Amino acid sequence: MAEGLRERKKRETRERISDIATGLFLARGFDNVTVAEVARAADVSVNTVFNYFSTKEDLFADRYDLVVDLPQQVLRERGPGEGVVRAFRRDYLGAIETRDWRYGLNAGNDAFSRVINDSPALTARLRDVHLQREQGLARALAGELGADPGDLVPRVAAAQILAVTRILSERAQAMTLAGEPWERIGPLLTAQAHQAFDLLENGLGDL
Amino acid sequence: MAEGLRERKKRETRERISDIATGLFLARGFDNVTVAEVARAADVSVNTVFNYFSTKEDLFADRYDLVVDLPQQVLRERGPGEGVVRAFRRDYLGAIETRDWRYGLNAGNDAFSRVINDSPALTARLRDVHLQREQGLARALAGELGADPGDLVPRVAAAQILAVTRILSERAQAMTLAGEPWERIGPLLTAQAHQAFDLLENGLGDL
DNA sequence: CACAATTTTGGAGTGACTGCAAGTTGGATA
DNA sequence: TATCCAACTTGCAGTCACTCCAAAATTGTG
Repeated sequence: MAEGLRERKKRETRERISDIATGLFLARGFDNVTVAEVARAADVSVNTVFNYFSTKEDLFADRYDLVVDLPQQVLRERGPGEGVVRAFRRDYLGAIETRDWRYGLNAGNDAFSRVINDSPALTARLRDVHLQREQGLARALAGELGADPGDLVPRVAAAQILAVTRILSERAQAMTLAGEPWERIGPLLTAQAHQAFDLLENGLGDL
Repeated sequence: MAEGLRERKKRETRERISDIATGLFLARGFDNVTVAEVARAADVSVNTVFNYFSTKEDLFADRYDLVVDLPQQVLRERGPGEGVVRAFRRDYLGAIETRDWRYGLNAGNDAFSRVINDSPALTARLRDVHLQREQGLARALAGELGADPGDLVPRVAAAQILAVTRILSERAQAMTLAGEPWERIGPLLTAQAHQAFDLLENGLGDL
């Protein structure tokens, strides 16, 4: 049997809680919704909520593992002979075209980002996710390059690559919040992405 | 008059609370000390503690503004004609020699780092400080380079420079926690610092 | 059907933090 | 010096995230 009744119910309950919580947060803001309210809306006890999610933030972060793994995917799926930085440049440019949500944040203006932005707890969480991303990418890079354990090249490279994507997304979000329409943001972001990745490839030597 | 009785008392109270709190945290760990205990030990009410410090973490972070400003100092005080990355390399190598505490953390093994390390709240705080550092350095760099507002070169450069120092300090701490004596860490860290700063200067182009 | 394992629940804490109203104290003014 | 205002401190009551525990309720098994 693939999944007994017990397991199915657990999964359903978990999803119901997470969905309802996310809905409430989107509607009214993370800090304006109590766990008790989520529990009531999901028709379970507060204790049950904490049985499934160990913190309130986890209620909103249910798919962050995907985000954490993203850079490793880019690395893994790059073309044969394609350089690492090249791959990230290509992927990021593609993400701009498709307004992909996975890079740090989506277009910036939507409800999701707003919820995160005005909750200190959630932004802290986001920084945490970013660190995990760095460390994950560093491990993957180390494997890819056959580096010694203890070699800090992969670690530094991971940090610098993700610093670029992080800052680009930060910019995109700032522009969106400033009211710029996406038609203006897109091209500008593309130009800045090229600039940033150039910097990444060539180094800061001549500063 | 430079400072009335009122102001002096305020300053004294603030310092007393902070000192006593830090002492308690060092002795027993951040999470094992309640604000109520700090208040009692400092002979004030809990409310007074929160009058001076808006969160419990602030009780332990009383001089983080220094840490935030550090990179800007390095930038400001670099020699005439000295490149930006050069200056940071020099400063960091010097910091290794003197086991300077300002770079992220001190040698790693002391009570301070341990307190931070086993408190999630404090490590989150530290990440926050690092972000502020980045943003501060980015501003300073933008001024120094006469960059347009909106130019992302200073922002990226700041992130990459501080990524290097952050990772080096992270390494130092990891080695210390692994029981390595400083005599072994120092030289290794110096070598790794050169490697990392070389990477920073020359870019990741050939990855 | 009964028994065991797992989940759910209620209830009673703890601890950070807030808001308010009532003291208390320092300093300026009459 | 007496007085009064503003700032500071305190106690109290409350909110909310989160924990621990023991008593139901539910589900899978023999």
